[in-house]
Amino acid sequence: MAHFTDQVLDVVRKIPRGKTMSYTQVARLAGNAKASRKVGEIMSKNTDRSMPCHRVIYSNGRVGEYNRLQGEKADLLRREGVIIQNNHIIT
DNA sequence: CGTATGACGTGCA
DNA sequence: GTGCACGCCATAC
Repeated sequence: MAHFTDQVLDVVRKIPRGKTMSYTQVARLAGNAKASRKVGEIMSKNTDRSMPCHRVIYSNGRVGEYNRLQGEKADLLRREGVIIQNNHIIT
């Protein structure tokens, strides 16, 4: 497995419940701050349930996309204690 | 090795 | 705040 991809998966897996990280943050911890786009692609192809990909959001505060569960993303985050309004994270 | 691609990011109108 | 164009980078072919 590619080093970068492996790192990204590992980082996302470690995101604590009730917390969120931007694609950029994840990419940076994975070793490439500019590979935010790659993070998204990896998430889209990921199918692991232990992968809280719904905790990964845009750097601008928007929740972003979520193929498998679509609108569920914001709902899941809200369930974990994250305040969301109109698809927007309130920190 | 060159081209195409995508759950992003930033800048500008 | 919204919409559009261009840039970035690892992967797939």
